[in-house]
Amino acid sequence: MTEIPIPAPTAHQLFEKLELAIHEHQLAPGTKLGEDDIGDIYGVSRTTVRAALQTLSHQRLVEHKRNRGAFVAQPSVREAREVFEARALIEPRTAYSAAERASPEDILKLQAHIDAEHEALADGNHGRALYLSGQFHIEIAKIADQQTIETFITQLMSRSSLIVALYWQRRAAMCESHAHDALISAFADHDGPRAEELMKNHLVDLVTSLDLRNKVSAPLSLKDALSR
Amino acid sequence: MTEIPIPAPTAHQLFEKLELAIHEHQLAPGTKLGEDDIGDIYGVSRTTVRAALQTLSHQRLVEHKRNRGAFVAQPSVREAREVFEARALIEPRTAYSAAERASPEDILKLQAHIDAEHEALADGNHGRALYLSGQFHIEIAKIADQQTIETFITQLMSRSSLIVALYWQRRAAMCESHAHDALISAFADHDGPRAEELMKNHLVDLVTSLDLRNKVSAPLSLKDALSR
DNA sequence: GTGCTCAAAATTGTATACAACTTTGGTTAC
DNA sequence: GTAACCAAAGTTGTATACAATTTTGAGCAC
Repeated sequence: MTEIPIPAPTAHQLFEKLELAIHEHQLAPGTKLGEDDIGDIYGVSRTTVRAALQTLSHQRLVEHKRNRGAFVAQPSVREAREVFEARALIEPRTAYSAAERASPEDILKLQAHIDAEHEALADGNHGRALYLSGQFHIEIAKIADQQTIETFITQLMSRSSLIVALYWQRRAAMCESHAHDALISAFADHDGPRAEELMKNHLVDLVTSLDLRNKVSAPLSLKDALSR
Repeated sequence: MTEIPIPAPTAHQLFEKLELAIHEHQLAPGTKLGEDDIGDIYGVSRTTVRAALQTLSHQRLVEHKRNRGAFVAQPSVREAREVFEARALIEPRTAYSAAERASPEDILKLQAHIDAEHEALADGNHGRALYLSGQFHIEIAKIADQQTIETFITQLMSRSSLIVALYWQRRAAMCESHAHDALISAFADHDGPRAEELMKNHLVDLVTSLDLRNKVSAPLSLKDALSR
């Protein structure tokens, strides 16, 4: 059997791999991300790993503990509340703008997102379904054509993904909701006020489905988590 | 004359130096930030410079042009509009919360900020006055006790600083306004609605004092800008 | 068994070296 | 005079090396 050399990922590609692994809950909050360990797994030097980890750290997906190393971030209960308060402040208005601007192509794109989400669910890939449902919110910001707001929402979705991993007790609940379908309908009607209200309620539903008392995370070792 | 060796800055210290230099308009938008140049000036290696530039890049204070190098960011007119739209979405509500929560110590802190701002103005240090007036907005987010929102506002202030450098035709105008004094008064009265309204108007005033038609920047060379 | 000491291991931060890729400017052919 | 081409310089991205700091753990005293 001939070994086909896998090209080493660039720093940015490594960042994207790790980001996705965190978003899809392959890497649980609290998992240690040793620079040497990651370098060995992906065949890159610590320089490359450090660049990727720094980017993840800026996005607050990983936390650096002084002289202990990098870990997948574990948002506190307080941070969890703040993230959803911020989303409640920003996203309804964004949905309003998106509803006013949405083109037929935009609607189709959103629908495709939902379809992919359902497909992942059918495959039992809950992590991916969760990731896609987050992307749905980012797509809305794109439709609103507000790049600055979009970067904020992207950051909030990243944090939300970690929060869900830590505090979500009943994972099935979210995906069963048809809040996203209702939003699409409002977009199709260009009904800004309705989209705003739907988004507001959707976020309230999300918060109330969290249990901010208990953490339910179970950090795995790095290589166990990445070898699937 | 004995040379006293200046300790080389750490990557994070270098980042802070450059961040401040940009915020205070020592480094104009468009200034090229060569890795070797900065390394020579501060006596550090490219590794350290790259780490600092990556952080600045993530904050969108610098832009990396492919194989051309790093430059102090030049927000486009579109970005300028978006930044102030985002501020209009976030800051009034934050001011409302801050007014409800402000303690007497908070008020004193804000007052001290304004005093320092006036002092800088009296010294003719417009760059520093502008920086301090930005910090005032961040202090409000701190009082509102919303760390997530605070990071967003911090990012928006960074961008605003660049926008002011590029599009502000009459620099004196802002600093003469007493909008910040009025806000403090509303905070002292714990008058949330008034604070929200004042902030809203303050932001409108800021936008209208911009001239989004012309860029008024004049990038200097790096070492000229930093040797003052 | 508990607590202290010290050495070994681990980890970070930074410097240096090097290869690949662009851009640039000058030279040459036409 | 113009266009193509090639070489040189500049720049980036990554690997490796090394010093400094901190954690860890084993051994020992009590």
